[in-house]
Amino acid sequence: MEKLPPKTVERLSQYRRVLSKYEDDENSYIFSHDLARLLKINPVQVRRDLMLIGFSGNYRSGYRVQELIMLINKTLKTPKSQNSVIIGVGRLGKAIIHHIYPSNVCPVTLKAAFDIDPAKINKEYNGVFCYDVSKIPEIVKENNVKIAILTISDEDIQPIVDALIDSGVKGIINYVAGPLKIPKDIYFKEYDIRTTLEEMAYFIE
Amino acid sequence: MEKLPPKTVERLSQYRRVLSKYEDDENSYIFSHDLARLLKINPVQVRRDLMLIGFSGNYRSGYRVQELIMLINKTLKTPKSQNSVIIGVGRLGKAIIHHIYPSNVCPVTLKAAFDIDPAKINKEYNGVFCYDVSKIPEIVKENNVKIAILTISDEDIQPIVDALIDSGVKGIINYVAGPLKIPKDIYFKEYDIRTTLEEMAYFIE
DNA sequence: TTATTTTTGTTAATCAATTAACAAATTAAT
DNA sequence: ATTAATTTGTTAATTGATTAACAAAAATAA
Ligand SMILES: NC(=O)c1ccc[n+]([C@@H]2O[C@H](COP(=O)([O-])OP(=O)(O)OC[C@H]3O[C@@H](n4cnc5c(N)ncnc54)[C@H](O)[C@@H]3O)[C@@H](O)[C@H]2O)c1
Ligand SMILES: NC(=O)c1ccc[n+]([C@@H]2O[C@H](COP(=O)([O-])OP(=O)(O)OC[C@H]3O[C@@H](n4cnc5c(N)ncnc54)[C@H](O)[C@@H]3O)[C@@H](O)[C@H]2O)c1
Repeated sequence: MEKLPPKTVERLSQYRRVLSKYEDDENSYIFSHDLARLLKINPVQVRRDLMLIGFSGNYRSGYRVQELIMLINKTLKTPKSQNSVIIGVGRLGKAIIHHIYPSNVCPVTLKAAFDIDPAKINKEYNGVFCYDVSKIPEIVKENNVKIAILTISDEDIQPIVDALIDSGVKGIINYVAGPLKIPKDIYFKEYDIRTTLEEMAYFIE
Repeated sequence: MEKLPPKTVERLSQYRRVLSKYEDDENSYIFSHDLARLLKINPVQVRRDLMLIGFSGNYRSGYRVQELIMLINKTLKTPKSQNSVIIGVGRLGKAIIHHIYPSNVCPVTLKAAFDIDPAKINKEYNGVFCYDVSKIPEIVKENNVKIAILTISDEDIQPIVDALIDSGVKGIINYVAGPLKIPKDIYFKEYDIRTTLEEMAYFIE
């Protein structure tokens, strides 16, 4: 089956997230322009995305919310999704663990955390157990983990990344600055709020 | 002066950041393909971006690092850049304060933090003073703050956003989930790691 | 000198993403 | 009925971003 455009996949995840709060009544409907407003995008974008996943609305009353969520679930292969781990249980790591966990709409399961600090190891954070970094190969293989999140303070992340990839990880979300060699077949995303700040400073005049 | 494409501005910020570590020797040069590798992009992209800001390299030895940094500084109006504030000094807020502060390459200054919790108020976090949220109008106006970062646990962010905008904020980076009305002239960016996780889960097979 | 290599600078081509335009369907109002 | 109003579904057009292609420059080697 043909893969959807990345931006469409991103928005599907967002549609589902905002709609899950709308799903009070099992018969509720939403118009493309209302869904668009929730994401601050154009209604045509919404209709086009839903067209791409083959979802049909009602000419007069819009899209059936429950059905749409179910089709997004199916399209994004939820709930049988991927397992993930996080490396670095500091301020940012803990924030992310707490942010992901309570969400009944994030289908990616956080299976384990890793740290190098004995004070953090063998403790549970919001239901996620923290292991010593040396346990990465064992735990990652055992749980068929495919996604890793990097939130360590040490800038020398290469050894950790190598261990993760050797153990089968295919996707990495990195918040740590510093040079890094990544094979081309790894899905890699990096975010730095400083880039966003500087971009904003440039455009707000 | 014509504004640069947003993606180019993002990359300029990233070029500067990675180059500032390269700037040992005041006469060091870098090739477009080396700079490209650092950002995991195409060398043509680099040359095109530098062309857009009118930077010229040397046909045989590449681009002069120090000069390039200086031109990016000028292009992004550094150091006379914008002031920012952060609302919510929890796990994520503290992580961001620490992440921005030590950086001598992030020209956006964090002027103040705000929280609702008396235990956080009137303390300093990495040199950033935390005020009660009620002080937003006063502090924001006083410091000519144009950018705000939202990292509170409360999902009812509308009153805070309204206060910020009323006080002159033009750009907002939001990490808090929940519906929000924002005027069209505000530069607004929202990130949620759950979207990235779900997108990754879809594409890694 | 003359070819060879390497790298920049720039235009053209391609690819991706968004938005415009409008027909088709449906309902409500006249 | 007929008309008007609203909303979906889809194609076409536009805009934006990336990559390909290649000439020009400079250094090196033959
Ligand atoms: N990209 C962004 O927007 C952004 C925002 C905030 C923070 N950050 C970055 O995220 C990272 C974490 O920030 P923080 O505030 O949570 O730091 P922190 O010091 O609170 O936590 C870091 C954690 O990583 C652990 N650690 C360090 N080296 C390790 C290693 N080699 N192996 C395993 N664990 C290791 C430490 O023991 C600690 O628990 C930093 O690199 C910071 O710069 C990025
Ligand atoms: N987008 C992402 O990728 C991402 C990642 C992690 C966390 N988050 C979100 O960031 C937010 C903060 O997470 P955290 O782990 O730092 O939470 P936290 O509970 O550690 O900290 C929240 C802070 O906000 C303060 N606060 C709450 N309501 C406030 C209000 N009305 N005005 C001022 N201050 C207020 C609290 O006193 C506390 O200090 C949460 O909404 C969380 O879901 C988003």
